[in-house]
Amino acid sequence: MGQPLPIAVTSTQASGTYRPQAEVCASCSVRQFALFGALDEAALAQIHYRIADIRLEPGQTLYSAQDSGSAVFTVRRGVLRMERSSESGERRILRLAGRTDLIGLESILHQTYAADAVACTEVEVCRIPRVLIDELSVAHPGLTRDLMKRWQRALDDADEWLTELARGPARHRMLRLLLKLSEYGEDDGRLWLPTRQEMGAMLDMTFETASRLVSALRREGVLKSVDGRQARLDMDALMVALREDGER
Amino acid sequence: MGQPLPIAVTSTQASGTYRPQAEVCASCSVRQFALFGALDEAALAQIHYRIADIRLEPGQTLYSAQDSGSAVFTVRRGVLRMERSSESGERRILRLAGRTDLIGLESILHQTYAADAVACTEVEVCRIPRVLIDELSVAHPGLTRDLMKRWQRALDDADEWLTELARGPARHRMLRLLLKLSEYGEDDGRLWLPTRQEMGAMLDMTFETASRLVSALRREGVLKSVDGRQARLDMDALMVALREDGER
DNA sequence: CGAAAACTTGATTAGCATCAAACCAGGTGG
DNA sequence: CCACCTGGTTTGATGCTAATCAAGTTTTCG
Repeated sequence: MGQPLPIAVTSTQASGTYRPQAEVCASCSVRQFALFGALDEAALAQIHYRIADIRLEPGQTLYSAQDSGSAVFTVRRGVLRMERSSESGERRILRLAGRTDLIGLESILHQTYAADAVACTEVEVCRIPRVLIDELSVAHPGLTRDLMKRWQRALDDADEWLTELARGPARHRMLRLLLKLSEYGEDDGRLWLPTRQEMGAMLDMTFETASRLVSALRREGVLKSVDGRQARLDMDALMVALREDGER
Repeated sequence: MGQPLPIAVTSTQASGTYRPQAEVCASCSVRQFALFGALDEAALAQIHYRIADIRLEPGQTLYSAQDSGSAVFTVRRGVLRMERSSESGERRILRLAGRTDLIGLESILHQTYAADAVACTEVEVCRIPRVLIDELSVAHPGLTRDLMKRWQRALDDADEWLTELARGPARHRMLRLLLKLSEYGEDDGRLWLPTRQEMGAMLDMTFETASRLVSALRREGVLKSVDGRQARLDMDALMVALREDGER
């Protein structure tokens, strides 16, 4: 498993639809949340041709840790996992990135990427070159503050992941994960479920334990109509379950 | 345990020595690593009177999560723990801050602090008001980039903590913690050891388990001359031990 | 000196990893 | 079309690891 398609990124330009990028940007569904939300139409018109949209299939790698990247990415659709290998070689998923998230910030500082970014679902992202950020930040001083807020948001996510998903009994971690996944769900209540392997890498447990827990929660009615990768979540039941195990 | 002294921060101005702040700044031992390393003497002369130095005893709180702080802090001496309560009320230590670290960055964005900052040892920090940062960043454009690097460093720390200290068997986590603590050790090889409670909150284990592991490592010679809160670390033995348990 | 806090150690139990087997879906090629 | 394979999933049996409960010891501090 992992990266069956080594040059996923460049291959994607081919798989995208060929609408003019101007139109894509103007109608972008995440623009008001995205980095350039603050820019006006005129400014946007100047830059859209330098922004590429990229499409990834599940399992494809957007970038790898240690790559000397020269772009940040706005996620327009789907979920990516940010993962990293420990010094002893075990993979660990650090956090997830979804719609409106901006990833690869470290490239702005001319640093190599700190983690792998791998698509968990079908994904669409916008590639924003570093040099474009550099140029824009001269004319639009508010941009640097926006960027700082992005960094802080990433840090908050990391802290939350550590406090909620990396401690306590396995069942409790799984319940917290489901709560987190509900943030990335479709509007119609359908929920993306990671593979059991991915769950294990997120929660530091074996995939067997993850599988057992998912099965148990399905029996309890917290998860409904599970078809492997997708499910429906009973929020009330979830909250009850979370309250019931009052911690170790 | 926790915060026996609720107004630790304000009480500290009294306990500081009363050297003129100009002198304190000019001779500051961490200046070349700190936020204002880039500023010249002249610029420094303009601002030092607005920087307070604060001294904390072990257990004192510098700031608490949700406080609407208006300052960042440079750590000049000692170690602080950044900690946070999970939604179910359990405390978890997210990371440590030591010499040259800059903490409380979120206050620059007019956000409340994201975690408690509590002194683990005797601590000396410089309090840098937010408004000072605002003013300086106009005259010194390089400052904002410095700040971004600080954010990225914090994020890297968080990711490393998650990959190295929050997964695998208890013994392995303890070994990794000792390795991390060696970064905060004195130059003479003496090492600060957290309380067993703190170790537990860092590594997500009970203090009994932490105690057993410390005892075992002392018997194995990885830790020497342990007197509760301080010890000496045999680096070679540590590296051997780390290599030996090749992960679960 | 006495009380409280931190630490250590032991006995028992619960929770999760490990090993192993079977099951299912989707794709491939005969 | 079906036999086959492969990768993900489920479930069971067993053993180890770390939590829990319980003393007992050392250190700290008033």
